Amino acid sequence: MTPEESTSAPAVIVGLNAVILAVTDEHPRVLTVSFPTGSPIEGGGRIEGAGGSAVRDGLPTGPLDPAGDRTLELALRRWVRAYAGIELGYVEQLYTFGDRFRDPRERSGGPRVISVAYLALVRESTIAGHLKARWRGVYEYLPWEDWREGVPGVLEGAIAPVLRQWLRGDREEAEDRRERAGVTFGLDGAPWNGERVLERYELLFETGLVAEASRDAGNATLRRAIGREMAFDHRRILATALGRLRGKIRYRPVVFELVPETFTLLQLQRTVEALAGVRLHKQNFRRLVDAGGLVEGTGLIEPRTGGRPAELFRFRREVLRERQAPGVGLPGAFRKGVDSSYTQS
Amino acid sequence: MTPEESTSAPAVIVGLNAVILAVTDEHPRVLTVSFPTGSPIEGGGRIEGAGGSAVRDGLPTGPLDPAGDRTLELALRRWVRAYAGIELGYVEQLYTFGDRFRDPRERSGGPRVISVAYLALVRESTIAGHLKARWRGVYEYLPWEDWREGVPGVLEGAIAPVLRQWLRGDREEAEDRRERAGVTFGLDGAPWNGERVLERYELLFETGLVAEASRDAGNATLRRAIGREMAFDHRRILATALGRLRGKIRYRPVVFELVPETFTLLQLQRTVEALAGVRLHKQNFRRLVDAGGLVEGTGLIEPRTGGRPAELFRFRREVLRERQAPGVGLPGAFRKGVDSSYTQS
DNA sequence: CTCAGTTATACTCATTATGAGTATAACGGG
DNA sequence: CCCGTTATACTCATAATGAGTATAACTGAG
Repeated sequence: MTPEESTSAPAVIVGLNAVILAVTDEHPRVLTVSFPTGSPIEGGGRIEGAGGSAVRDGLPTGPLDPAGDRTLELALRRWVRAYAGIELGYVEQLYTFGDRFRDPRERSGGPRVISVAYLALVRESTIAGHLKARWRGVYEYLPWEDWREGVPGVLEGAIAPVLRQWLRGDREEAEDRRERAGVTFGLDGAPWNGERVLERYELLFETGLVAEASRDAGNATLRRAIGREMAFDHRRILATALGRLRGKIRYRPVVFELVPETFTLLQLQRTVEALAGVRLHKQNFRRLVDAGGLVEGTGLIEPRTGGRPAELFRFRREVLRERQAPGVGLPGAFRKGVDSSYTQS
Repeated sequence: MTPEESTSAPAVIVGLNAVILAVTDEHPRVLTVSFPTGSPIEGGGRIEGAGGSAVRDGLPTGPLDPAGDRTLELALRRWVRAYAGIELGYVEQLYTFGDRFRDPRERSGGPRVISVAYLALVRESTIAGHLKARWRGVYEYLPWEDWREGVPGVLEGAIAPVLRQWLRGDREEAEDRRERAGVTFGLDGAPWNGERVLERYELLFETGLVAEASRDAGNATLRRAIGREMAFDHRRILATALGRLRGKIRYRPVVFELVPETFTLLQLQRTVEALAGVRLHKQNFRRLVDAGGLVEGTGLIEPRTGGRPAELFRFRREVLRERQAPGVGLPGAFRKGVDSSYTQS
């Protein structure tokens, strides 16, 4: 009854998934590879990339060498270095995905596949197309998460109507569904919480609004395929990563993993906005990071701003010792939560 | 190079670990089982408990049934129900531990053991000794984490001196070490951050201040065994759990998983204090949860308080829809961090 | 019955953080 | 030299936090 006993265990395979993120041109990007969609063998996608005709995007996936790799994280760094030529900096374990049939070949007798997913952040400059791996916009996959230009069209147009119908669909669970829709999507005047990315994706999955839902036999029929599809459960993993990063940015100085050594404050702000998916108040952002001790001026000037030249700043490491939770404080730190009125029905 | 390919994989075993926490008598408790320490086969501890002579505490550990269990979490719930008779309520995945040799039998050819650890919270009332499982105080294992009665003696007495020596031990890394000691233990006037439980445990491990350090061949000699030892890397898992819970309590109403349906505000406060390891300001705590909409009065009175009778409150679910991050806000929410002057050398 | 000890609960006040502006500076391009 | 654009310095109202003061309502000792 313990792993220490069951030496003659059934087939389980442990894999590693990497969500490698960068921000370029004010867009968050994720490193993807292509997986052939040939059935019944669905997967196969190696990091070297596409094979046959129909392909599907997916996350780089690698093995654990049980005999060689000292730790899971080192295993990840090893094969990302070997196959994508990227030396990862910031790496953090995300979540372990182990649902049955997450690899469709399990249905036809394949082994159970457990995947330990990691989040890695790389700098703009590291972005160099390599082999068959390709950078893609995170919001291509999760378009309802980008509020920088206002309420995402797909939210009002496609998601909200279906959710409202779903609310009324079940008499008994009506209250639970109302609460869930409110909390995750801010329906009915509840606040939109940028961090609940995973919960939103899962609700869309359940209500048949993402293509992945139709691949799962038992699930409701597909109403609409919102956002770009991914192989396996990789979009779920991506959603987990974005949600985690949005949360972390508030209380840990992780943004600095994504910008160059020195940067203007607007560059930094745009990077945060890209991840958070919302626009920030410029003067307050400056006050937060400058007076808050997160950055320090270098005295150097970046002249090509399109307007008045800006000072270049750098991350101030000492803040780690000075403050408990140094982060950039997204809107909503006020307890009362903003009113997202897009759904006031 | 992907899990999808390596069907003929080497031996990897996936286990599940449960950190089951409750708070009784104002002390956080963890459910433990006994593992025999017989070498060279170190482990073996089943949930039914102790075997031979020398035993070591550990966390309940169970298997994943690759063919039967639909999800990892359901697998966990299943065997905790089956072997400990506890029906888990709140469950959350913690972290996946996969370092080589975390099961010492790997050194003698045993399979690589990957453990997915979960955090579960149960109510006071659920605590009923069952089989050989036993509740133990969390701070027996991590005594430096409890600041409710002031600075823990072991910090000033045993830890700080060794850390100061460690600081000076290496010329080249001096600055890194200073930063690390400051951030994790609040040395030299840096603030103490209650959430960095894991980082503290790992620093103690590296400096040879916990018994587990001496079990690892390559590590420094044991200077002192602070806190109660655990089997395998279970104390590291426990530290992960406490740190995660302390963080979560700030922005999610998880405390309510640990108290009865109705409770007095002091009961609630003591529960939070037990987890956070610090004392809170009573009037402000009341304001936070009451005016903050986290709780609502029931009108009922609890007469046996030892003083004036208190009103019984209940969790107010609606807060989930109203606020973005409903939590109890531990001290240090102020950005400037408190000054922990215990180490002003 | 009174008083000390204990817990509950209502308020006050200073400080800090946040959200939203106003005002001015400094560049490039017509 | 005027305009659009970005940078940067301040102001102001409101909310959240930290630390008290002041009462209220019980128990038990004497």
